[in-house]
Amino acid sequence: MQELLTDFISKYVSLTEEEKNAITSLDIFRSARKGTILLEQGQISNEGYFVLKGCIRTYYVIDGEEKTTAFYTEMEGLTPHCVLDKKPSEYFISCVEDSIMTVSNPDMEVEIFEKFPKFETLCRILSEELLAKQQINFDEFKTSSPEQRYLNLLQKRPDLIQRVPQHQIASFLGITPQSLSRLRARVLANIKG
Amino acid sequence: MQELLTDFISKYVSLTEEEKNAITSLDIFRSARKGTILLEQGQISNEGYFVLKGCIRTYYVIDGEEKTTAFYTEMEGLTPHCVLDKKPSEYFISCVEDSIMTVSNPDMEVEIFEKFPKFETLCRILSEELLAKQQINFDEFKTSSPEQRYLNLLQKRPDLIQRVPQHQIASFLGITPQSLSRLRARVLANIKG
DNA sequence: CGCATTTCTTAACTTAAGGTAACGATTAGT
DNA sequence: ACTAATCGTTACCTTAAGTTAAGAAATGCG
Repeated sequence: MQELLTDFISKYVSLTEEEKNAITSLDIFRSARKGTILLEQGQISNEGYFVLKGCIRTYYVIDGEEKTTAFYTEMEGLTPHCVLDKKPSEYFISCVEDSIMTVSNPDMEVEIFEKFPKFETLCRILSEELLAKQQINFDEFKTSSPEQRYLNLLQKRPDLIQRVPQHQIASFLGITPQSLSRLRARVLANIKG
Repeated sequence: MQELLTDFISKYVSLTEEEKNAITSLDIFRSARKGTILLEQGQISNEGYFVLKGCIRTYYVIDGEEKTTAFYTEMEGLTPHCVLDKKPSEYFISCVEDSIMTVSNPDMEVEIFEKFPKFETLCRILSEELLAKQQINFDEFKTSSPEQRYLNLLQKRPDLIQRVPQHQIASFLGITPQSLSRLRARVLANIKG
């Protein structure tokens, strides 16, 4: 499992054996079963997650309804907003599947960054890249219809549609489950007809 | 103008006189008139921008129509995606108003980060915060209707609605200018009635 | 100042999404 | 294996957004 992580990191910065050991000695690996809630709305936490295997999601509960807004799968990570602003979380985080992830916190990071500045560079680069990608994602969302967004997701993340319940995909696409169901039927009919 | 920048930075990390001088000696300030195009679709650039005064926007041209997806005003910055992936830009960047900004590039950053690691920490923190904020923004977008999004914008960025043409606000809200116009009339009628 | 362009509004029509509800299908738990 | 809960589909009606088009208002420029 550690290897997955060090391999991923090696794509961005080269690691000495010492640095690899520093990582694996941190004891940051955690596994959690499908359905496990990692963070609750209203809760303050300082844990950041990086998914090695499996899938986690963030969701809000609005008028008693779950609204899933993001999925994180292999080699994707998130630092919940509440970790940064130290206020109660607006959203939940839970496991869509049995998952293995790393868990970090700001204190740990400071400590590591002091010993190995390289890791801070890594984190900066990852955040900057993610920010730019995220912006493009958002742009695409704004400039397309629900149907286009669904077709787009089919292309870019076909795995998600397989591994995640459809009503969670629906709110991820910004629509209701019923609309997604209809939309899918429409798309299918158009292909056939 | 330099003071605006150093004051902003000082909110995140404390700066020595030497560091302040390092910044101001970089000669990174640029001003541009309303309508100036800073980056064109298809162009490769390595400039990042940080707005000190004024407003810039990113937009796509889709089927001959401009789709504005983001605005950056005082103390907001962006690194275009093309800077990071070195591929032609998907979007344009232009000035909504006469603007003053700093212009940076990756080489400069590396140089500065080596001399003053503090600045790398600053950039990391800013990116991480921005990423989390951006995600919440996106979440709100997905979980609300166009009307809610408009009302939300009125609350959070009342200045934007004043300083930016309405058809640009419309695509920023993910709708057509006609829809925004109708929606506004509806909202107004509801307040009165 | 007046003409051209851009921007905003309005309206009529079309299309699709939201809301509600009912009913299978699938899944999970005992 | 059976029951309960969750999940997906379908249908009906309502509401609002997209489309197209026209014209009014504001802005920019010579």
